[in-house]
Amino acid sequence: MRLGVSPDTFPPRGHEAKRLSIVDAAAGVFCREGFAGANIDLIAAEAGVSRQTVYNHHGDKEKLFIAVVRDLTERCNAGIFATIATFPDQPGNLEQDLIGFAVRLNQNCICNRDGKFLRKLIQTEGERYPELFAEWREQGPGRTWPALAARFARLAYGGYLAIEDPDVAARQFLGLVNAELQTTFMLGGTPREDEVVQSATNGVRTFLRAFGKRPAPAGVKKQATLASA
Amino acid sequence: MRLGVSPDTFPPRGHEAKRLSIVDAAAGVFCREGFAGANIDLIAAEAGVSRQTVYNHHGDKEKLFIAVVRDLTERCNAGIFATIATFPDQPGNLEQDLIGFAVRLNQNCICNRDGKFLRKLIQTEGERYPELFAEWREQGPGRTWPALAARFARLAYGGYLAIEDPDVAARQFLGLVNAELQTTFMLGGTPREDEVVQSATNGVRTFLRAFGKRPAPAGVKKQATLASA
DNA sequence: ACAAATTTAGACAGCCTTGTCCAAATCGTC
DNA sequence: GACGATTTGGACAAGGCTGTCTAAATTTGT
Repeated sequence: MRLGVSPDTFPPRGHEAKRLSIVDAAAGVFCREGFAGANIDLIAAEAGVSRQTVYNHHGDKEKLFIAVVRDLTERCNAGIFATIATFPDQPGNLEQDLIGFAVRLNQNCICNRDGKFLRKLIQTEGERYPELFAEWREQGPGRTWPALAARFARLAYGGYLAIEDPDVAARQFLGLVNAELQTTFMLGGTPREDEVVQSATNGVRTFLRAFGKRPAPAGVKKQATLASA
Repeated sequence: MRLGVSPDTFPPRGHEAKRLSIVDAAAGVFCREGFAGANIDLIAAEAGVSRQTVYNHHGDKEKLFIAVVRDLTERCNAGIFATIATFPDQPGNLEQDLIGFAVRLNQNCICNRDGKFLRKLIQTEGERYPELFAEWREQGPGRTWPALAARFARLAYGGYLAIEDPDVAARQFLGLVNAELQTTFMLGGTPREDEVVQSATNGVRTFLRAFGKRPAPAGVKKQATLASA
């Protein structure tokens, strides 16, 4: 094991800074080692903090774990909603716009540090903390998926897509644009950017083969940009 | 011969039977508790065997873990290949046949005990044993995905599908038919049969909207059933 | 039924981990 | 510079786990 704490050696200044540093370090260690294998001494070392400080801030290991999951869920959700806000409601080039959106979603929410950690914690410890992860499920997929579905519904209403069930379309969209990244995700790896772009491109093309309409939507006049929210 | 293995309380008879029983019990415990949290005493108890016998058979915890992964990989692969052998090469009703195939694949290989366990072990411990899981990757996805792609290529060659890249199509097929099961898989759950059927049905419909051709393939005469393997 | 191989239960050492306690050092703020 | 709050590091008890060892019991093959 590397006890030579290279990256986080500078003692964080301030009370709140220490708290954050602890939660951050704990996220990494819990992910690498699992809850049972995680070592409070190691977390303290990686946080640049003494063990006692960890206990001062979080009480015990389980409370620390819960704080980590809450934190990650919150940050990931924020990222996902921010990215959904960039969904192409009035696309210029629908294919390019959807590909760009899919790539942003992957890079900013799924492949980044928080996304990777949260995913792994859910996979590894989800069964042990039913209520905690039920909460994640409600706050996470339970809110983001409908939000995404609403965007697809809007595209359909605007005549850009021919979909019957926006919820199904949203889930299939995600399934398609991630189709080529599954093995990498499984093993906890981070796909290279070109792999993300490749998978998104292939996924969006197939999505549009299934649900796309001709470029000029029939019977629906392009309205002036009134509502944008 | 009472093989009454209901909860796992009856001591298994015979040398090989014990070995299998140990690996089986270990799979369950490793999955529930993770490698670090897994307890040899508990594994022995669930296998209906004394702790010393576990050590006699497998040496130490890490060797036992490796044996578990090897075992699961082997059994899962066998199941996947057996299921791929039921792929509809000469479909009567393409949609129904593909849905049936997707459901079989899910029920026999992904949602069953072995599949669930192997998936979880890869997710949780994959990073800790790079060579072991590299082996899985070669033996698993590295062999099954091309096999599935070959079946899609055959359907395309037979005029049933319009796909350019069979490998991409195979991955997207899997992504689509599992699109609605992702959250359940994440949390380690087992989807109900009707959920599997639902997801497969929606997935196959979208797949065929993207890649399907008219029911009567043009320019390709239906040949007598010669090769079926 | 007998001999060899295997299994069992229990004890045991060695190690690691969590969580607590405390006195000294440090920090932040006035 | 001084004071209160926070942090530090080290010691510590209690408990858990792995892996080994033993002698007795059991199973297996013949």
